[in-house]
Amino acid sequence: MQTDKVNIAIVDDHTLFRQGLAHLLTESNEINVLFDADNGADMIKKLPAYPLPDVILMDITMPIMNGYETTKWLKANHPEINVLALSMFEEDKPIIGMLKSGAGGYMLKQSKAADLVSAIKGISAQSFYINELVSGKLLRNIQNNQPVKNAPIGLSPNELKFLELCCSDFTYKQIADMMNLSPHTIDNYREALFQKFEVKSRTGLVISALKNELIKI
Amino acid sequence: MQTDKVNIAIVDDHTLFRQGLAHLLTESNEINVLFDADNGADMIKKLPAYPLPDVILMDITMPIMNGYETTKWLKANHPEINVLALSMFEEDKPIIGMLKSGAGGYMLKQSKAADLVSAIKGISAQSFYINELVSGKLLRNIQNNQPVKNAPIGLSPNELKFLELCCSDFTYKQIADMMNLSPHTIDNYREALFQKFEVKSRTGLVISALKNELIKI
DNA sequence: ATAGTATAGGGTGAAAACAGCTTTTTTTAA
DNA sequence: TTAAAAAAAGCTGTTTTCACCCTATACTAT
Repeated sequence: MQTDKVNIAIVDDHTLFRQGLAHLLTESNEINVLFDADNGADMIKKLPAYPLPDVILMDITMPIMNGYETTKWLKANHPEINVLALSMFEEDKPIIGMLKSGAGGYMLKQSKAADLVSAIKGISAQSFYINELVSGKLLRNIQNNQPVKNAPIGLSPNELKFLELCCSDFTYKQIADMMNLSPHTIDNYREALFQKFEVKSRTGLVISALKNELIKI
Repeated sequence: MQTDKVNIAIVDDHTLFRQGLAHLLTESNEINVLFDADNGADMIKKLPAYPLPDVILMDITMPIMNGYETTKWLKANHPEINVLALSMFEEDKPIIGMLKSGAGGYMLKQSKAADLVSAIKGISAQSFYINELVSGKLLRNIQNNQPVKNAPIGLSPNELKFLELCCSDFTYKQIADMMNLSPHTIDNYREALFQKFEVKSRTGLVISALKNELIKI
């Protein structure tokens, strides 16, 4: 039955790839390719002429209007359409970029047809499809806000560590526990840093440290 | 062979659960439980007395030093140890929170033993283990984090001004004078902002405001 | 009219941060 | 090997911050 099939569109500037893929997917009998487009602008033009697709396969590098822009436009104007990024690149940046733009999944062009079909069906049902390629990068992205240890200016390693831990919700008592030191020793560090930075409060200390680029957040 | 086993530690404040789990995992013949601890501070105390674990199973809610703090401490002091969060909660907040703190995976306490074993082995080999529970939340987090940064928490003009003045050495009393308001009113702003930013101290507030690019220094 | 909401102000007690100074331990170098 | 220096820990206060209770306007929207 027609309505059981997943309706999709393909946006990619490589005509041969696009049309070959359309045939391949149509043969699976589970996918119905409504239309294809050369780039984002072309897609926007063609969209009103067809039923709304369930899923759009989206290339990244395209002339005129690329995959990031097109995905953002879709999320703004047709948030119910699921975007599956389809690209040659395995690097972090395009993957994270497309997901941030609103894509619900990311597949490599070198994938097997069967895998692509199951990704399309998955994203159509759950509005996202996470594979091994994507999951690790997602996790690393979310964790990427750790301070970098570069220690100039007259700060001892412990003072610097203390300074980093200061940029948080932790109390001095907690910081003392974390550094395996007595709160009194922590107090010595605090006094020393207050003098060195000429401040009178922990907040002032944090601001100064950030201005001096001693720590990053 | 002993060296083929994955060495782990268990940090959880429920003694019976902890010890039951230790037995269960030991029986699998693939896991070696080095030690267990009642909370983060206890773990930090016990850590030097044993070989470094490959994986630490980490509860979230614990007295004295909770799972978030403990995981952050581990990432700061022993980044080579993989943390697998083990919790009863299925909500977004603890999951994202533990992953942000540095956990490489998240399992529910109601999981099957075999699944936990494979998660431990997986995280030990790849330093992360993403299951269905986590993947969707990760993606939603990365996509929802953009609007959070661009159109953030609704702040009144006064709250924003207060926030700016907070990023300094001034006391709240001084800030109250500067804004020609009673210290009690300033206190209301502080409480409101602490809630909105989910922090417990002025320092945490400043850091959050900077991360959200609400203020510049 | 009135319930809701945002804003301003008030008070108290506890916890944390801050200040200044002393003592012990560890490290380093004369 | 011993004296000086640095790091760590201790002690005793004061001030600031934090948490939680409350009242009173004033401006909305139903």
